[in-house]
Amino acid sequence: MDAFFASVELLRYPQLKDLPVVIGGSRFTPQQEAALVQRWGSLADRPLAAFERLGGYVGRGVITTATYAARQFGVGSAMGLMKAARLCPQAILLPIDFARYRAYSQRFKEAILALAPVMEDRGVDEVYIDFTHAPGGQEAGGLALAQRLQAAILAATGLTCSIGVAPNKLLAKMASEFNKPRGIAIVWPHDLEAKIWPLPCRKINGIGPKANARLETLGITTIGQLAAYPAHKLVQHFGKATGAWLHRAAQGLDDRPVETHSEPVSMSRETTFDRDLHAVQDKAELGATFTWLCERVADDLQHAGYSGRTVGIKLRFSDFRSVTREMTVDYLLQDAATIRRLAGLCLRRAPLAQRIRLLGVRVGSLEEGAPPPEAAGADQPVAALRGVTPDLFGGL
DNA sequence: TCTGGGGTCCTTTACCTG
DNA sequence: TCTGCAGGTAAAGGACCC
Repeated sequence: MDAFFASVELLRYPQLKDLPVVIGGSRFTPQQEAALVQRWGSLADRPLAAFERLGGYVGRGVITTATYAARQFGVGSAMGLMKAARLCPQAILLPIDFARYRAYSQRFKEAILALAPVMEDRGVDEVYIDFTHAPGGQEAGGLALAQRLQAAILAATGLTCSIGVAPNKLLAKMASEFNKPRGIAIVWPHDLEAKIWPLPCRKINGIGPKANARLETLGITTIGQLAAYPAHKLVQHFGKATGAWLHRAAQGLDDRPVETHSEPVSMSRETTFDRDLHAVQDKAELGATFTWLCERVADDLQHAGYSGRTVGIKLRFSDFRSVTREMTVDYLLQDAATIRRLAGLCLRRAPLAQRIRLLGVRVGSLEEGAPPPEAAGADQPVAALRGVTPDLFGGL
């Protein structure tokens, strides 16, 4: 036994557990928020009854999470709020409060690090931990340490979590689901046949709806069936890398180490408009948002201390199809003006006949640190193209 | 009737070069 | 000069996760 996986459910709001509550949608607009703060002092002080009912909701958000009382009506994560409003109009809609989740997340991780320092960050509410050298990590198959962790997390956050302990990350992640929301599950290598193979393939972290559908066409629905399927046929259907990975995953094999450190690869900002915008008729609004997104990405880069050499854009159209365009330059950048200029060039190569639902800006090929000073004026690849056509969305 | 935002990673395709 | 091929790389798309 040398790895284990812990998961904390996003803000459980213990006092809400019997009420149909969904959390999601976009944050309030600054104006709405200002009005509410004026009325209640702070959003956190607002009585529950004062929050919106989901019924009649008009907007484009999706549900981030829902209480079990709300799930009984068929609403759940990733569902559109409009649809949820029809299924459960009486549900209470709470806005997302990222600042608060981040604060809890930090306390959660600090509590773990104090007991088990080899930890991999997997987002706000999940981590992998290497039990090998942590005190108590080998006692009773890891049970001793798992119990200590749960107690420490509860003390630090008031939140419960479920923990899976297994020989590797793949199995530990599956084990963590066995006793939700607050249990501990230990999976031994010899448990593979009895506990893992009967599960649907979807339970493997990395098999999503598409891969699952393709497996089903091969008559494979459980992990056991996947394990029994000839490896060379999986390679035929899914390619060399994926085929081999599927085969190994079904045998419960995974040798990825717990990564305690990771460097960001890209930073991006994107936004979905309240209504689909037209490149010509809504040029002003698009241009302003485009520039704003570039400024946000530049801010993010500067605050995190990174610069990059690839700039890209993303468009999603009214029919939900999306396209991306990107370009790589031979110098590092992190300022809004350069990002805006390069993103504008990408935009020229994108089709703009259809109405636009979403606009995004991304900077990739990141390196730590600010660009060297002489790079500030480095715009050779851009200079050649500058002035060819007026920039789309204006505002250059 | 719909489908957020911020990421990572993999596969496919297009293009360049020898 | 044309064609085929192989390898490398950048761009585009898409699957997946939290």
